[in-house]
Formats: sequence, C-alpha cells, structure tokens
Amino acid sequence: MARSPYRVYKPESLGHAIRHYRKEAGLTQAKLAEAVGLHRTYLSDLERGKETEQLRRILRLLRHLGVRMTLDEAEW
Amino acid sequence: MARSPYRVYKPESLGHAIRHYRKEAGLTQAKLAEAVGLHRTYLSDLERGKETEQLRRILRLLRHLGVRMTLDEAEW
DNA sequence: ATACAATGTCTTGATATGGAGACATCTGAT
DNA sequence: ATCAGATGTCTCCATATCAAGACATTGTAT
Repeated sequence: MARSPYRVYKPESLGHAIRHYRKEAGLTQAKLAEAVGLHRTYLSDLERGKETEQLRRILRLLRHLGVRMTLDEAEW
Repeated sequence: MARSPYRVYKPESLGHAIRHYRKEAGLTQAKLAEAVGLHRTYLSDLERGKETEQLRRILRLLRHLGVRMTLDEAEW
C-alpha cells in the first residue's frame, strides 16, 4: 500500500503524511513519539495539522519561491 | 541553472535549498523576508542552517519513518 | 454489551523562538 | 583602493511552543 508521494503545501498535509507513514510502519503515536523523543500530544497535534508558526513560515517561504515540498518513502 | 531537487535530511539542507531558490529568483534576503512577512535575521539564520528544535523534531520523525523530504521547483 | 488500547483535547509551566535593531563583515562594482 | 549593498552576528525580550499529565472520546476487539 505504498501511497506516495505527498505534496506538502500546508501543515495539514504534513500531518496526513506522517500519520500515513506511521500507520504503515505499524506504530502507535505513543511508540513513535517515544522512539524519537517527543511527547505523544505533540505528535497528535502534528498529525491533525495543528498550525505552528515556524512550519507556516517555512511553507510560505517555499510557496513564494515556487518550490514544492514532497514526502515519499526513501529507497535504499 | 535549474539545480533540483534538494534532499532535506537536516536543517542545513533546507537552508541551502532556500538560498539557492532565493538567488535564482533574484531576491535579496531583505526583499524575500519582507515579501513573506519575516525578519531578515530569521532568514539569514535559516539559510545558514540554524538548528531549531521544531525542524529537528520533524526531520527526526521523518527519518525514523524512512520518509524522504524533497524540494524542487513546482511545475505549472 | 464490556474492556482495553489508541487517540483527542484541555491546562499549566518551562523553554525555544523569532522580531527588532545595532553593528561587523563580506562582496562586487567602479 | 573606496563605496554601497548584502549578509553575518550579536543582545534583548515578548511570545509561540512543547512536555507533561489528566481526562474524554473513539476504535476495536471479544
């Protein structure tokens, strides 16, 4: 079920992508959060596209420059 | 000089990409910062890859999930 | 239905962050 | 070389942000 790639043009898209890849990896929010040293509520917020200033800033920058952000599965 | 795409695996790569696309657009830091409502020093820090917690967190998440972030020029 | 796991949602408080401005340094043109 | 524009680099500080924990809600089994 390789659903890729994700185009990230707003915080919500990033959240959707993270949720997708997390589930694909068979991880719960708690497991993933612990693995990377974050709090679960942060991950929950992130997946639901909580607007954070920094993310919004960066995406605004990229949009202004006509740059596209893509997320997909890394190949090895 | 379409140098694309950029693989973003650390804050530094994001900075390099932004700098590249900014120059390609013929903009100074001041112009771009003003256009998107940011302060020039923030842009300067960003381009030089200043480590911010949030960005590091997100990149850590993506790496753990085996997800790659790519920046390239949007096509129209 | 019950029971448990997973996730959503709130508050609180410590901390990271970026705007602002000043000054230094680099860079390129003449 | 000088000059000016662009960029780097620092301080200060108001605020955005996240961790933490509690509780509510949802989902998924049996």
